[in-house]
Amino acid sequence: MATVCRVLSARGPVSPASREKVLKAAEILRYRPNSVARALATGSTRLLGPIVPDITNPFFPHVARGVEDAARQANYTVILGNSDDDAEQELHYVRTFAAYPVDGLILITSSADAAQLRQAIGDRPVVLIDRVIPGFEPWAVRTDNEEGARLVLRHLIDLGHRAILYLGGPGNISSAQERLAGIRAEAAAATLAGRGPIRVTETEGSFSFESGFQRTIMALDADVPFTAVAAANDTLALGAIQALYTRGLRVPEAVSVTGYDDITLARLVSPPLTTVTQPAYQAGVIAAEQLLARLESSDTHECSGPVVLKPRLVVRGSTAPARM
Amino acid sequence: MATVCRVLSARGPVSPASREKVLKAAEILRYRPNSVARALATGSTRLLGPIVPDITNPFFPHVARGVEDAARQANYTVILGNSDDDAEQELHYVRTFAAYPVDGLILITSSADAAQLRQAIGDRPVVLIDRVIPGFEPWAVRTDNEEGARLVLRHLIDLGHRAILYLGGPGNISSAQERLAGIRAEAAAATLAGRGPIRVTETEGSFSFESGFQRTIMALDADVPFTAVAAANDTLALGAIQALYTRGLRVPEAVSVTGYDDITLARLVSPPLTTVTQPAYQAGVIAAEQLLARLESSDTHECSGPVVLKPRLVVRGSTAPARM
DNA sequence: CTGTTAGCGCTTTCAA
DNA sequence: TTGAAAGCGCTAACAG
Repeated sequence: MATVCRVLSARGPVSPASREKVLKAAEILRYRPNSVARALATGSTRLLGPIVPDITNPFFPHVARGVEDAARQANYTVILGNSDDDAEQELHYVRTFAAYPVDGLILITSSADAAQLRQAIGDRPVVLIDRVIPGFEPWAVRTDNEEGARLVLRHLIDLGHRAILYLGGPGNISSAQERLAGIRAEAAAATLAGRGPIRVTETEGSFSFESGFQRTIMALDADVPFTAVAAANDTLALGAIQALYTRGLRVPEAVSVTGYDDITLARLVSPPLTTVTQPAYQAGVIAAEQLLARLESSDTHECSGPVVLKPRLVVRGSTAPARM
Repeated sequence: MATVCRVLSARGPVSPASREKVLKAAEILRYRPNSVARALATGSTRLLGPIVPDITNPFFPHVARGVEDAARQANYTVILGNSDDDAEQELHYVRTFAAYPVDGLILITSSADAAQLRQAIGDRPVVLIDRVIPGFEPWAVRTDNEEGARLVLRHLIDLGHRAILYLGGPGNISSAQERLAGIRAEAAAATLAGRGPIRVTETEGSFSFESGFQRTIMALDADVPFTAVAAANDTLALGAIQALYTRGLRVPEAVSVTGYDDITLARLVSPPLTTVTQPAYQAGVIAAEQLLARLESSDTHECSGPVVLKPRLVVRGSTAPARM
């Protein structure tokens, strides 16, 4: 019995002879060790539990793939949870996963209640991706949203745009806040550099196509002046393009449009979207690797703070010089 | 100990007094039963293991969501596997999940080797979605691909198109074969009904944007006559539209284009794509429900054969009457 | 190098 | 209605 265990987990000393015998018998019996029993005995399930806001949103599957690939490398399996961007449901998943228990959690959180989350998680290690919560631990992988937003606005300003409609994300999500901060910072910087005045009309709302469409229509109806639309994500930008088309405004000839995220779709629409690439897959990989490192090394393994990934501007056909 | 178990699993007789006491203690101690230990004792993990070809492909996440939602309803948790459309990797996941063991498997399979798959699965119940394997059990949820293709071609014929370029999928995938069969059947039927002759130029290739683009360009260069392009999926259709644009042909004024799948993107591009809706989410729900029904009922529960879902034509802006 | 033994944390008879 | 006790299938410490 113990020898079988030693052979199959490749641990401890076994004579070649008995190894052979065990392997042969296992082959004949089609024996597969029961992972549940193993987990109970070892105290480790070798399960990682990433929880994402919405798997049908084109951005998150890439993160999930990153997590999955890194996990499989280390012989871990992944249980994926969908929070629907709902704090309640996220909590449900966190509790389910923590009860299993999974060895570690990876969260793209929709919650703002650090205490409640902390309690549900218990003492299991966790790494946050992208969205951070004040008062929560430093284990996190982020992209520099402020820098990404600045890149976009700088690009538009370089093209001569001075009046810009900004389609922001939900005010309570940290990444949306950071992008807005980036827009403001870059506008201020350009003004200081004598390239101003830059006039940015800010709007706020959900990250959806419909929201982008409606806000653009409303801005047009209100005669808000703009020669470019900067959106806080690609889906919003696509909504804006659709709205502009229905009003007979061509992109990029009449109005330039930029997105954020570089979803697959961004390069396929016409005109292809100028946007910011987020290393989504890589973020998943890094988060999983951080988690695994923490699991493998028994020492407390201090964290040096969040890893910050650099965004990159991708210029495509949806932006053009402003008509003077 | 036993009483605690009875209270927390709401099973067996417990006096209100001890129930209270247990609940209160559990609250104070923040006690959460360990699912692994429970699984070992009961022999059921309450885990369902769907395996999909690629989570980053816009179609499959909807199926996964369906599975997940149905599973959660019944208090099951879902472990998602990604096969990368690779039979080897699919087998790896099947084995991992079977060893856990998950209570049941849901497969959108990329394998063609029924025997090998059967062996890896063992005696765990399984339901196939969409793609079927000859010689494999009848538990399956499918969409009627032949009917869907016929709907598309009938629509084009109704609009007066008689020369059509067909962009087919890979010849070895069952769904692609069925769609091609539908196209042929409908063309034959229309000819018989005196609406012919219908001239369909068939091409075959991968399901990608690039493939759609290239095959359309090649057809144009070869002076293949057509007033409409019918594609075996939406991504191909988008490639075709792109190709037509680069040659100065407007859609739908000069050439009509149809897709298949109704991915989110289909309604967002301009012109919005005429395509066939696949009830992806629903397929996931049904598959999970079939599986759960089989798990809950202990009797062998005979299967009446695959469930076949009906596709639906969605007419949008990418098709218009043929110029005579 | 190998076998014996005592759990892992829960469920489930069975007797009280 | 409750508690005692025997596993579920594996691992890990220990003695041989």
